[in-house]
Amino acid sequence: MTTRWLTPEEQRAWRAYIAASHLLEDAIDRQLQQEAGMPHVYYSILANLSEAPDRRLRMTDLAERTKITRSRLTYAVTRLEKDGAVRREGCPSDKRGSTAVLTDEGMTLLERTAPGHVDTVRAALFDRLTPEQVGQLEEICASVARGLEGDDTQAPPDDVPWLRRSPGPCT
Amino acid sequence: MTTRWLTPEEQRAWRAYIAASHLLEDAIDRQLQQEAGMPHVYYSILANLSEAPDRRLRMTDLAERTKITRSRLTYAVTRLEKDGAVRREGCPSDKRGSTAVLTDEGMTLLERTAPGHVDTVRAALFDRLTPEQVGQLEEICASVARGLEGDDTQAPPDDVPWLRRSPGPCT
DNA sequence: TAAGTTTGCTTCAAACTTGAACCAAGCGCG
DNA sequence: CGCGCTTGGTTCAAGTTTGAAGCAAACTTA
Repeated sequence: MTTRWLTPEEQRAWRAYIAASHLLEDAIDRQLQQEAGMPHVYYSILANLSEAPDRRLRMTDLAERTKITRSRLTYAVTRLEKDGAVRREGCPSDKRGSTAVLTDEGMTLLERTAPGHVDTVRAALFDRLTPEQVGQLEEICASVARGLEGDDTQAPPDDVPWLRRSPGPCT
Repeated sequence: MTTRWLTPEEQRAWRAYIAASHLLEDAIDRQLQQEAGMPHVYYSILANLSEAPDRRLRMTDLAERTKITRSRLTYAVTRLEKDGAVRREGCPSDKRGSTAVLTDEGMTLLERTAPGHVDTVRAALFDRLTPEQVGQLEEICASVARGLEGDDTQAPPDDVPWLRRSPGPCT
């Protein structure tokens, strides 16, 4: 089968996407590096931990939520541990396992820096979109993510209690 | 002013976006690393050169188009030069300047690997979206990019002759 | 025309990411 | 049990990215 090239519309969308995602990640990384002294991924790790029950998560679980590789996570957690934002604990039930725990210090850091981060995300993204566009973006991204995640068919969990409370440093 | 947190809709959109963009970049990077032996950014550099008149672009210009920093580009071009895909040429009119030129070898590499790349982009993204969604995605991303680019007000150039011909390794 | 500034690009060290290799610890089963 | 296989995590070397600093050519202006 000969290649189905991108249509002009698709090309425009693709180029726009590449540009936007680079610019957005750069802006967010810069801002967080300034205010929190860490790149966006690291911040996300803390944010994910802060939402987990008991502020703790197994490494693999955390890697899946943040969509990063386990080895990347190992490195990141080691760094965050040095910073005092995270602590590692062994898993009693499975001695291979290791659990990352958000420390109080980490939580404080998160609370201190969340407002600035949200402001940045707002300024760069949401304040520029109509409510319909926000919905469209979610649809599109969810669809793509579903396609790229291992199992294309599993529905997302729609009742995660500790995710229900709305405001928080959850970005 | 107290922080305007993200609304639940915005949070969902943001999470979906983070997930999708990570997964997408990873998938594309993996595929291109396999087939072309280089990450996506490097491929984009080649693709951008291939579309430029005479297949050559000043470093700064190239950096702007690909949305990466100049130092990142310097590193990348050095590597691509070692691979033989790109050649550097001094700029006669401005002796500080340096121009990256896509070699025939680079062009061949691009032509050989473009189909696989497009397939990946299609499978991961466009084949999962309706035509309306493609349009929405473009709108959204263009809006975000406009906001993050230096000048918020300048219209995008809508007649770039060497961009008009549609199919090609332009991703 | 000689400072002083800006622009174009590179360099450097430190931080980060990648993927493959590795090491236990759990698991399945003859 | 005890042998293989899988799973959870880490490690290592090689590659990449970052941001600040550096360098030289071009511009500006007194």
